[in-house]
Amino acid sequence: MVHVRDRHWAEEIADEILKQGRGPHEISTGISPSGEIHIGNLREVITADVVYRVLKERGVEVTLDYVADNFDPLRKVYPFLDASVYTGHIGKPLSEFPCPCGGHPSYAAHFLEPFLASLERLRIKVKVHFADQMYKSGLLVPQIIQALRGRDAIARILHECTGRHVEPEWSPFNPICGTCGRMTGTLVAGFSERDKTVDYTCPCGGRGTVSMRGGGKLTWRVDWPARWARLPVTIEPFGKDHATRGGSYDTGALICREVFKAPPPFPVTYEWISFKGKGELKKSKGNILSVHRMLEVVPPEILRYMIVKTRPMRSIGFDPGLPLLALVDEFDDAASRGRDPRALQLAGADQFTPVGVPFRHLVNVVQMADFDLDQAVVILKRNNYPVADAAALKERAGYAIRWLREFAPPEVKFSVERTLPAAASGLDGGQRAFLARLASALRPGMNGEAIHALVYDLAKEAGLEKATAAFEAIYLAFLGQPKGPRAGWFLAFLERDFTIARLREAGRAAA
RNA sequence: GGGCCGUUAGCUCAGCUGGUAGAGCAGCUGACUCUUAAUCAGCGGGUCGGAGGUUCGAAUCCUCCACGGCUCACCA
Repeated sequence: MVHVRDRHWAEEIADEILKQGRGPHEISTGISPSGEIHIGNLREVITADVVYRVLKERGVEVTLDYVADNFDPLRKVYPFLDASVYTGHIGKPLSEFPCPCGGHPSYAAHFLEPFLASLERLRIKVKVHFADQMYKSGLLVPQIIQALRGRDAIARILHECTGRHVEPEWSPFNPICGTCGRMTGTLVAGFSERDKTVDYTCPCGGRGTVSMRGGGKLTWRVDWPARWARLPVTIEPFGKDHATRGGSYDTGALICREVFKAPPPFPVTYEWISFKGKGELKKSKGNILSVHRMLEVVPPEILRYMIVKTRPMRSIGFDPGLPLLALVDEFDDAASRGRDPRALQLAGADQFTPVGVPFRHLVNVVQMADFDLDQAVVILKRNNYPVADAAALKERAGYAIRWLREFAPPEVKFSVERTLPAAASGLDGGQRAFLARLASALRPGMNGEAIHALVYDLAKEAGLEKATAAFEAIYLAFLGQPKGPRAGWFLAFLERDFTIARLREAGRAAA
C-alpha cells in the first residue's frame, strides 16, 4: 500500500484555526532587524504565508502582516559592528541611530530594506507595520495604559509562569531617556492617563517626562500581546524559543487575556533552520546567511519549497554547498514528475519556468563559457539542449555563477588555463602520444559526441589501458587538474586553434 | 531540570485518521567505445531505537525507558 500524503501541514493548521472561528483572521509575523535577516527567520514569514494562502483558498477573510520591530533597543555590539561607533548606541531603539553603511535612514532600515525586497521576490505580500510608527502614532497608547495599570497583574503572571520575581520598581514600560537616548535601565516614576505621559529616571542621571506616543516601548513580553490585542492578531507563528512552557507565548497569552482583555492568537511554532556544517544561525554571533544573499544563489521558489515541504516543527538542515544542488534537483525532479504537487503549488512553483537544463550541468556550462551567459546559451544549443526561453535560462545560469562564487566546493570548480599548466609535465608517454594524436584528429565541425567517441578510439590506439588516463591527460593539459567537465563537449566548445596548439604542446615528449 | 522534535534500507528521508514497509542517492548486474553525482534496464537490501499495553491486526494509538538534536531557565 502506497501512502501518499494528501494533507499538507498547512491544511491541518487551517483546519484547527477554522475550528476556532471563521475570521476575519490576521496572521502576524515579526522579526527584529538587529542584524541581517537570515534564512532561519525566513521560515517565519514563509510559514505564515503558506497558512495565509491556504486560508485564502478556502475563502476565509485573512490578512498577512509583518511587524518590523525596529523600536527594539540594540542589545550589544554584534561582531559585525564597529565597536567604537556602536557601543554608544547600545540601549537605543534600532530606528533611532545610524546604519553601518550610511545609506539608510536608520540602523533598522539598513537590514530591513533588503529583507523586504526579498519578500517581494518570494512572492510574499505582507502589510508592513513599523514598530516605531506603531508607537509614535499613538496606536498602542490604550495598551500602554492598560499595561501600566495592570503592572501588578503582569508581575503576578510573570511570576506564576516563570518563577521570576520582578523588582519593586519594575514596569512593563521602558521610557526612552531624553538625555542619553537609551531605554535600558530607565525607571518609571509615574504616569498620567490624561496627558498620556510617563515620568522616568535614568541611570545616566537624566529624568523627565515622555509621551506614550513614541516616548518608550513596552517590554518584550508585554509588547507582543499588546500587538495581538491591538491589531488584532488571530494567528501568530513563532520560533520554538518562544514556545517553551513559561515562555513568552505562555505569558503573552495570559497577559493578552487578563490585561488587554483580548483572546490570544492561534500559535504556530516552528523549528529553526540550522546551517549545516557551519554551526547554527545566530545573528548575535555574526554567523548568518542573509535571505538577500541566499536569493542570489537559489531561485525563490526553491527556497520556498525547502520550507514548505517540511512540517514547521521539524528541523531543517541547510547546507549551501553541494547539497544545495540536490535541493535544486529535487525541486526540478518533483516539478517535472508531478511529485509532491501540493508543496510545489504552495511554493509558488506554478509560475516557475522550467529551463530544461539540470542545474548541476549549468554549473559546468557557465564555467566552460568563462561566466559569459551568452556563450553559455551557445554551448547549450550546440549540445542540443532545448533553449526555449533564453532569458529564463540565463537567469538560472546567473544563479549557477553566483553559487560557484559563493558556495561551491573546490572539486566542482575549474577554469581553462591560458598557458600549459605545470601539472601537465607529469603526463606519461602514453598520455602524450594520445594528446598528439588527438591534435591531429580533430576536424572542424566535430561536435561533442564525435570528439567524445574520438577520445576512446585514440586512447586505445595510443596504448592507454583505460580511457580514464586519456581523460586525465586532457584535463591536466587544459585545466591543470585531473578531472573536469565532459571532455568531448568541453573540447568542442574551446576555440579549435587554441585546442590543437595546447594538445600539441602538452603532447610533446618530456625533455 | 523544564519544553519540543527526532530515532524506518549504507546515506537523506517519506509513510503516523492502524491492514505483514517505500522513494532518491549509494551498492551490485547488464547495455551504450561513455567520467565529470552521465543515460537506460534490472537486482539485492530494513527484528521500522528498546520494553510493555490496546487490538483479529501496530512503523502507525497509549505507557515507560534509552540515545541524539535543539530550546528555555538573564534579556528580548
